[in-house]
Amino acid sequence: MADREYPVEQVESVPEQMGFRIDKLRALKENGQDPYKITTGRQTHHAADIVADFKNLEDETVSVAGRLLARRGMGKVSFADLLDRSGTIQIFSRLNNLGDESYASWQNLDIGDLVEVTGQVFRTKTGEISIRNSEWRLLAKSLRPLPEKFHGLRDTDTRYRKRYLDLIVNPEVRETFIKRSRIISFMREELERRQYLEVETPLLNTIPGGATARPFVTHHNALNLDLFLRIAPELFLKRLIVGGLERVYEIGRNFRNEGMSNRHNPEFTMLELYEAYGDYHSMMELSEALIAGACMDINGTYEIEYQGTPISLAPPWRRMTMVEAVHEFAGINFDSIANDEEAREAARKRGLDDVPANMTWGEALSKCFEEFAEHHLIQPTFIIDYPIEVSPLAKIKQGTNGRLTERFEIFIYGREHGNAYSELNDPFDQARRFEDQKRRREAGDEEATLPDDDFIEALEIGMPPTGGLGIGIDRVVMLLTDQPSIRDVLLFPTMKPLGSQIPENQAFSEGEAITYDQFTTDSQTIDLSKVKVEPLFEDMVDFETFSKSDFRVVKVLNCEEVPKSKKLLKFTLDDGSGQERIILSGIKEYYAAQSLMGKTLVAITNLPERKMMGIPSQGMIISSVYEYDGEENLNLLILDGNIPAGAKLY
RNA sequence: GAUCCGCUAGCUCAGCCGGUAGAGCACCUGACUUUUAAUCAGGGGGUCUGGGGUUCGAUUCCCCAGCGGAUCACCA
Repeated sequence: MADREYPVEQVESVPEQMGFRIDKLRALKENGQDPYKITTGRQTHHAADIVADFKNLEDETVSVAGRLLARRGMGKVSFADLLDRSGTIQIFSRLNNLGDESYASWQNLDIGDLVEVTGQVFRTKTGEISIRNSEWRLLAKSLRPLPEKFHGLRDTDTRYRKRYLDLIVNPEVRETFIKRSRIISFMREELERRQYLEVETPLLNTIPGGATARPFVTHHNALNLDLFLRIAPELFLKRLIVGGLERVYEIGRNFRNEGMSNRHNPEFTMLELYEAYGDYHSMMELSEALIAGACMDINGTYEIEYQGTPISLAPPWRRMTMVEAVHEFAGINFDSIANDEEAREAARKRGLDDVPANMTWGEALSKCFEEFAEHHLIQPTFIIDYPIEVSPLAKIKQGTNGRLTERFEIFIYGREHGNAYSELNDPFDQARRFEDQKRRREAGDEEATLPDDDFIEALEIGMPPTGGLGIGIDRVVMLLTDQPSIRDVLLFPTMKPLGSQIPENQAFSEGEAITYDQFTTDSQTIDLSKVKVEPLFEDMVDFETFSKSDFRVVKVLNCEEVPKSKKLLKFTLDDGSGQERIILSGIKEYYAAQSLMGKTLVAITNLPERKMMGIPSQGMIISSVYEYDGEENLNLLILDGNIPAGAKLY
């Protein structure tokens, strides 16, 4: 990597504060004290442990390592707060203890620097447990100022995009993610206790199934095959039940190509589990054990507050049929409604706007529930017995004339947190329901699932009666950590790229999502009969002339479009010399700038400098060119990434 | 996708009726040997998100765009 003057390109925007820090770093390096050469840090204790165990640690010598967060100078003594993974501890430094030189360099540190400090544990005059600095080392320099210490980092956009800053300056954020990890661990432990087997099923699906949602599409080059990111692991996990594993679960990411909100991220984490010989009743008990148990584990109580609303997660939770819920909150008794027409009439009378003429009893019930009941369900409630129309994978509940299924959803704070069924294991019925989905898809419903014949075949082998449960982990974490948005419980929520980072090849407009992968695959399957190459040159070049051409392997450090130019891409290259090399190349119609980042290419480096669009170009990048079906085709020579920059070509 | 709101120094925010910008923290210089958002004195730092328009003059008014947030719709 080139020895750049400044570590980042936007240095112009913060010349002052970064400049001071870079100067300090340079002085250290010149003094033979390059902090980046240090390979370890000594941590005998962590900040929080020292505070917690002060009785035993008083006057003991400890070593801590972490980031300086605040400094309070008093002249010949100073105080600093050091942050490690456990929290902060105060460092007390005194000229008398450190000596002139060491104290002066300590005073020269900046907020954000990473240091190791060794000293005795003691309590200051004002009572704060501290470490008396007797020896210290700078472990890494921080070149950029941290966000403000008192208000922290508030701007949500920056918090999500630069989570490392958020984690440094907003301690409660670290707390939330530690709790998130703990919640997931707890659920694993609980399922382990119940002899569940953790399994992993494919994220790349040929048929996206198990839920109704629009999938993401991607492409496999070697197989020349479109694949979908999974929308749910359900159909795979049930195959494992058929296979006799009896109790399986998977905690993993699902991908749904739908809207985003404070409760929806395109990729989200689900716990999905299946228990042979169980049903939705056993799933209710398990739901309580998992969610209330996790709450007790991290909060030490079942009584929590979510966004100011008290919620009691103490089991057992209320169980209520959907019919009962609609009766209670909407005043309509669907039990006494005999047919679809009456159901539509009742819904209309109650004030439901969108009542299509073909709406069924079940659809009307479900709609009334969503409209009038759902938001009342603040305390944890199992809503059970869903209409068959909205439950394509659940068993029919006996004694309901085939209108209801054995299904429940968990509602807390008016939001759905989980979904469970007595799983449908009748292959004939399942095949019929797939057919139904197919019809809906042909009618334009993009969310309708594709028929999965192999899954039907698995059911034909025989699946035991099974209870299945899905829990939205992100929502549970939101609830248990009192976070208002799903983005607050995802370390790196999906964000739109900022303007300058949007790759050109993202032609993902409606309907025609051509991925870059497809683009390159297409160019691999060329019809050789349509290829025409230029005749070989007849004129010879003598070896001496040829050997003066300096062909070098270069790495693409950056590649961007030249503004206002139709053809030019601007490459910033590492040619192994330590100096960056700028080369402009007219290949924009063949390659997207973003797709070439990091690639290993060939360039001729000893051509006279030439200005293009006012930018001097220092050489040429080598491509192969041929005619294909009357059109010129071009491929960059892209080499194995293991060839180092600067390697000479003979 | 729709509606509303926001974007000003590294960070958190002021900036009125249009007259080329302020505070606190952070940073730099100095003082200070037990501070707690240390204190005190002095100093530097801005493409007011971008592009148009109105105007003698736009951070301010208007339009368009970008990004973010909230609400709605869909979903978990």
